[in-house]
Amino acid sequence: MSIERRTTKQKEAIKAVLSHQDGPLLPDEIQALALKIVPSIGIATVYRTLKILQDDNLVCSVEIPGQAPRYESSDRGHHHHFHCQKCHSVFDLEKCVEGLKNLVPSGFRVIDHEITLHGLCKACD
Amino acid sequence: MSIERRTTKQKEAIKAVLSHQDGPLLPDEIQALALKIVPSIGIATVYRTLKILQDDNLVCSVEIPGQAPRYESSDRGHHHHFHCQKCHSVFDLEKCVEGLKNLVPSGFRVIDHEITLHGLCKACD
DNA sequence: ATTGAGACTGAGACACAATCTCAATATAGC
DNA sequence: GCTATATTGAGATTGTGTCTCAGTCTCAAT
Ligand SMILES: [Mn+2]
Ligand SMILES: [Mn+2]
Ligand SMILES: [Zn+2]
Ligand SMILES: [Zn+2]
Repeated sequence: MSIERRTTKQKEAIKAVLSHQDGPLLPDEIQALALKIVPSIGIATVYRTLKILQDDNLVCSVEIPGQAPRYESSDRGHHHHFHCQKCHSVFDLEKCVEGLKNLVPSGFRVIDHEITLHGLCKACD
Repeated sequence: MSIERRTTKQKEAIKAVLSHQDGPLLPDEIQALALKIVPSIGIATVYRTLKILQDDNLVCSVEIPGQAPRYESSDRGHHHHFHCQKCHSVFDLEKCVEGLKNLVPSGFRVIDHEITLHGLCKACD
């Protein structure tokens, strides 16, 4: 069984920050925005809370190779990301693709997947 | 124009290690295997050389979220990976999927992509 | 074969993200 | 309010990767 969870101003602030955002954020960006809601929040608390929210499936991490992980609210549902190689913006993608299970040999069970597209965004192309 | 490149025992050892392997390796695994070929090779040289080989398109990095980047020879060609959530092995996948370009809005140019599947491998399921 | 410019090396210092420690604090059930 | 304990924040610590720099190695020119 999991440990007892308590409601804290810090955790609520982080959830509020992420729910108002439309792109994934870095931990220090989350800390900076949360500080506008709560008087103080340490970076260790940000990392701890993000891990808890991930365990509770309230937050997802978005990892672009070569860059630090970013975090976004999981109420956006399943989606993927486009990374601009020039301006390094990260965009949400709407759809998903079919046939991913066909990539795998028999005997392997696919539970999750992630897709990241790289290229040039509308502004940079 | 790019910088002049020289042939060194260390770089050749790393290339040899990666070409004989059938899965992506961590930097310290690469160092350990390279030490069987050359009398000494520092970890800084491993990182430096991997970066050079990536720039020269001889090596690709494989990044599983939450884990340190691994490296593999790019002579395996374009492919993707399956990550077992139990034993954390990483398997090469043969095929790719169609229709990735349809995921992006018009005006965006897709240059590259990566796909990682997560689940249970044949041995763990 | 010798030379020399400069690419390369390895050890250790350094930088950074992320985790751990622990005393102080806040929460929730009573 | 009181208590048990989950949570916090500052600082120490870890882990991964980069930087520095004096010494070495490579290779084209001689
Ligand atoms: Mn997103
Ligand atoms: Mn591979
Ligand atoms: Zn862009
Ligand atoms: Zn497995």
